[in-house]
Amino acid sequence: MADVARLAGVATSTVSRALSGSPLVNEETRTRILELAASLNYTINVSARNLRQGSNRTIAVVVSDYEERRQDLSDPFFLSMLGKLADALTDRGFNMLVARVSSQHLDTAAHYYETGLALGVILIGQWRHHDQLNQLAARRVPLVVWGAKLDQQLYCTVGSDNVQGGDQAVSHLIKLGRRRIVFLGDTRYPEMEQRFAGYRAALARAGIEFDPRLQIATSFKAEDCRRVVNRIVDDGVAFDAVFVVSDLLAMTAINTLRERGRRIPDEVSVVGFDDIVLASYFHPALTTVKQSIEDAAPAMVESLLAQIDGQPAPPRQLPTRLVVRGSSAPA
Amino acid sequence: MADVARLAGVATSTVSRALSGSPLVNEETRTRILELAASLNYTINVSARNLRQGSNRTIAVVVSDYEERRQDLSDPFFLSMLGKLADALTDRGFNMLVARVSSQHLDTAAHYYETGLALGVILIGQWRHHDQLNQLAARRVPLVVWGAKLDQQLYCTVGSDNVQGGDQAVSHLIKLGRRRIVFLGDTRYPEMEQRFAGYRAALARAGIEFDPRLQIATSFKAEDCRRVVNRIVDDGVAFDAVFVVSDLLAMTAINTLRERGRRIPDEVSVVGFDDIVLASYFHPALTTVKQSIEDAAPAMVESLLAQIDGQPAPPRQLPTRLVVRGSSAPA
DNA sequence: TGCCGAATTGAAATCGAGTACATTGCTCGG
DNA sequence: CCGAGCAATGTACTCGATTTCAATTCGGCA
Repeated sequence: MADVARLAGVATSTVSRALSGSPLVNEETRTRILELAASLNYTINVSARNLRQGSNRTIAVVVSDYEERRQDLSDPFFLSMLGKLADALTDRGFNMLVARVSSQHLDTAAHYYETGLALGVILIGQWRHHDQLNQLAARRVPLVVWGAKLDQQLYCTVGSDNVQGGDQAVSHLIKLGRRRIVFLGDTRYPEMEQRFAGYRAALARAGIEFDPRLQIATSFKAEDCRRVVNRIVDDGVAFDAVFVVSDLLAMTAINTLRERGRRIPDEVSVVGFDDIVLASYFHPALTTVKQSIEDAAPAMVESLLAQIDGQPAPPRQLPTRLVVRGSSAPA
Repeated sequence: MADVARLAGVATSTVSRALSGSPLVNEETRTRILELAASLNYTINVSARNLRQGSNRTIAVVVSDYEERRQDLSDPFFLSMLGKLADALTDRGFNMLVARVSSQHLDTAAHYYETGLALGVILIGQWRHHDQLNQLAARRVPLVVWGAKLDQQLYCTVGSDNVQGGDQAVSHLIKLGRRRIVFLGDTRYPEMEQRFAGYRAALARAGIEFDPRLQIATSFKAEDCRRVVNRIVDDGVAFDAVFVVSDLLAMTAINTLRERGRRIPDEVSVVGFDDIVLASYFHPALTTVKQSIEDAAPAMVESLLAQIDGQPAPPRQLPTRLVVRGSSAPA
């Protein structure tokens, strides 16, 4: 900047003003400075500006592992979310910093804010970290979490209306004439628990009694899912539909059931959750409850920016939508 | 930092040294300062440190759109790459900045380096931007591009050995007794062209004459793929196998062929490229050429860090591996 | 006793921009 | 003709850390 100033025959303050579009500089000198800066290939130093202004234009997006061990960042739904967040942040002129944090040390996410690296944090992966997240919020870190709205929650969440989603899925299956509907998923996670609540609500409305043998727990690992699906088949429990809490698990469930000779969707109809890109590519194409990440990403960004501006940011629940494809059909 | 210094009864220079682990400070005062800093919840300001040190710990990962129009960041292969890069960079203590750039203005990627925001740039999406990428490299931006090694290339690429990959896929099909093998993909892109070269090489080695009617161009859009596959069926061109340049397109091709009554893999065997996560979930599970992003991400990071250190970074080609699954079988 | 060097610590300059305040030169009204 | 007022620019301080160089203390040894 000093070079530009010298060559333009002005002080650095004038260059600074010219580049930042201040109305204080003469139009003539401004254009002269801008041209000179362009020809010198000059760009301002972001660290210096951030230091002086005490703020910046970057948002940290943090993905948290869901169990003790370190996982790869490979979940298609989360990765799509990352993509949409990149778009939403870029549109608003923000940079996106991406990091993974281990579940034990969620508080390292605060780091990105407290060191001034980022203005705020968007956290993907609520899992069972409710208490840790509350602590983060208590440290006054601008924070938005993708996940379920819970009681006694100090942090802002944006998430799908999971109860509604579960209800939509199961109501759809009931309308198709299904009565023995398996719930497949781990209700220890708040989002899954809410989807289960929707499942129960839909059953209740239809006057179908809940059979606990149809509630099957599984982790997010394909092999676990395979195992429990095989077991329920082995046990001879009768069922004519499955509602699975994620598309990836739904695909594993379908593949496993098919190996055991069950025809999809005739004998067993399956509904997933998420609507990842590949749900429509699958054969049979997956009926699923769509979580609209197109809407979610901008919503999360808005809520975070509001917090950064000192405004309140209440939790938000976005509507889900049932997408009917080939994996569900009348009995 | 001034506060910590005052409360500890030392100068800021001592605090700075203590926090950065300099051997110049007394062990006693160091622990006192560290404890004080921890109790005050003090963290250093990254902008200030970056400014003073003239460097930082962040790398920009830039995804470029492949045509004129703005696309979503939704390609599963690229998204997985993003995830692996996040892991690789985090492991080395770097922050990852993610951005999308339009294909017309690839040079905005240089921005991240020139403003001091990042130490270097990893670019995903070589497409047909060869010239623009050369210009970027000419601006002395530390740069690694995921893609094909080309002639007259000033920038460093890391990519799969696409010729080998194409050869593996087609040799596999030939070994299964297939003779009329369709090549499905757009050879205007360097990577695809190299895969096509592998296809030709495998045919030649087996003494099978190349039939131009079996080379089918398609964009990356599912509807285009559907259209050309339908056309080749309509045209009555005989074929007993398809080699597709990406898994996503391969899935669309399989679905389309199935709709037209062709049985997979008996009548038509299909081999894809990439080995995205969902290839193994698909039905029939997709035989494909695996691009090892587990190896690729660290390789790209290494090459970039080498450049930043002023060392040469030659292009690298990583081996591919054929993964045989259900979509290919003997004739 | 006095000097040297090692171990610590402090003072002050520095990184590159932004900005409050001072300064300059002009215009214009009285 | 003079001073108020405005436009444009320059001077110098600031952001928060790092780092160079100087200063202090202390033990050891001649």
